[in-house]
Amino acid sequence: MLDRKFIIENLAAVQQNCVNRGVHVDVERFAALESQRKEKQQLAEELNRRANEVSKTIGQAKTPEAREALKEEGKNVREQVAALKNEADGIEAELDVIHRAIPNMTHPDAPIGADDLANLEIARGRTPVTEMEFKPLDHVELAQKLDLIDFEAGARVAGAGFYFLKNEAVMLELALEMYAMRLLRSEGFVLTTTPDLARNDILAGTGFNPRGNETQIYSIENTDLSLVATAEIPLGGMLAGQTVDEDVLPLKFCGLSHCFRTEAGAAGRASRGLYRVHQFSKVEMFAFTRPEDSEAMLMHLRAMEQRIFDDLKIPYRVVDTATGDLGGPAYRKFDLEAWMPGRGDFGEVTSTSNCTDYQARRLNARYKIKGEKGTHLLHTLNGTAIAISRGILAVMENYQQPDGSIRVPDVLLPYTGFDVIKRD
RNA sequence: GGAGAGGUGGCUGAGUGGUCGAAAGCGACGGUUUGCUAAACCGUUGAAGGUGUAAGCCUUCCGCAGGUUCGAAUCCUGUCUUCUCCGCCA
Repeated sequence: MLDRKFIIENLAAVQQNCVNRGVHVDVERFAALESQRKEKQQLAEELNRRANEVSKTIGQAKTPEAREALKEEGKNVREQVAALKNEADGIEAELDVIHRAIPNMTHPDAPIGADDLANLEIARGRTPVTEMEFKPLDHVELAQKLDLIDFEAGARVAGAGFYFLKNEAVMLELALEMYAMRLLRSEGFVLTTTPDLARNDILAGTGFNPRGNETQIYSIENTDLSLVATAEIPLGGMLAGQTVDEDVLPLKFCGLSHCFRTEAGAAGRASRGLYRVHQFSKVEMFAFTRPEDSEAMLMHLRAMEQRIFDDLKIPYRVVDTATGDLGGPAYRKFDLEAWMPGRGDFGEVTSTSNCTDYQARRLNARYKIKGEKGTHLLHTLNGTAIAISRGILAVMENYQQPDGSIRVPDVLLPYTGFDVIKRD
C-alpha cells in the first residue's frame, strides 16, 4: 500500500500512475473519504475527552445522586462514540478497498505502455541465439520421446495442469535447485525452505488477493490458509510486524517452495506443457533493505538471474517491464526471457521486482536506526532464481541434440550423475 | 487430538476494575566524578497516527478480535501463539 498522506498530497501523480498502469481507481473518492474520516476522528476525540473526564470525576462524586448522574452522562457519551465509530468503520472499509487497489508508484525509467508489448529490451545473455541445424522439438515432444514427464497421469490424479516429472527430469529438477541454492549461498543469501501454506493476511500483505474471481490463489476451505503462489509470500511474511536493527540490513533470503496457481482466466493463452501449470517448484530470492539501497539490490538480484542463465548457457534477453504489465506492488520489474527453440521465441523464465515500501507498509516490516527515535519501513525485493517448470523447459529445448537426446548443462553435471538423457 | 500453564515496554518481570503507557531490575543514551578504562552517583529512555513553525498537545496500542462497565493490562467470549504432560505419527 501507498502511504495515505502521500496519496492525498500527490493526488494528480497517483491518478496518472494508475492510468499508466491501466488500473481504474477513484482517487477523488479516496480523498473525499479520507477527509470525512478525519472529521469523524476529531469528533470522536472530543467525545473521548469528555468520557475520560466523567470517569475520572466519578470517584469524587459527593452524593449517590451525583454519581448516578455522572454514570448516566458517561453512558450517553459512550453511545454517541459508538455511533460515530460505526460511521467511521463504514468509511474506513470503503477507504480500504480503494487503498488496496492503488498500485505502487513507478520508477521514472520504466517504459510506459498498456501491456507486455511495450516492454523494453535492455540486455542480452552471453549465449547468442543460434539456429539449430535440425528442426527443434518442443519440450512436450522431447518429454514424450524420452519419458520425462507424464501429463496424462498428472491430469488423472489432480486435473489438467498437473504432471509427474519422471526419470532424469527429476534429477534435472534437483540439480537446478542444488546449483541455484549453492550459488546463492556463496553470495550471502540465507537459505530456507518455506511453508507452502500461508495465512491470508500474509498473502494480502505481499499483494496477493486470496479471494475474488480472478484470484491466482488456492484457498484451504474452512481455514485462514492458502497455498502459496511463490516463496515471495512466506519470505516477505517472515518479518511481518517485526522491527529489525539497521545494522543487520540488507537481509538476503533464498527460499525453495512449491508454487500453486489457479491460472484463472488464463485459458486460451499459449500454455502448452510445462509453461503454465498449477504447481511447480521454485527457488526464490528475497531481500529486505534500507530505502536507499533497494535500487542497487534490484540490480544485484537481476545480476544473479543473469548469472544463472549465463552459467546454464541458455540465450535470453532482459526486458524492463512496462507500466501496464507491472504487478500492484512492483515499483520496477525486470523480466528475463529465455530462448525457447520449440516455439522459436523468447518466453519469460524469471523476474525480479523492487516493491519499495509497498509490501512493507501492509506487512508492517520495519527497521530501527541506532540512537534514533522511531522506526522506518523496509524496502522489499524479490527475484526468481529458478522456476523449475520453465527452467527445465528451457534446458530441454536448448540442449536437445539431432539424435533426440538431451545434453546436461556443464554446471549441472556435479548434481545429475549423467551427462546425457537418451533412450535406445 | 486431549489436559494444564503462560503471552505485559529492547530484555527480565510486577501489576485481578479507577489518574497504569504501566513498578522494579537490566540494557541503552546523556551528565557528574575521574591519569585512562571501569565503578559509583544523577538524569533521560516504547511505538503508530493526528495536530502545531516549535515547545507541546490529542488519539490508539499490555498477542489479536469482539463483549461487559461511567471506567479494562486486570472481568467475559473467540482466536493466534509458546511451554509442559498424554495420545498419535514421519
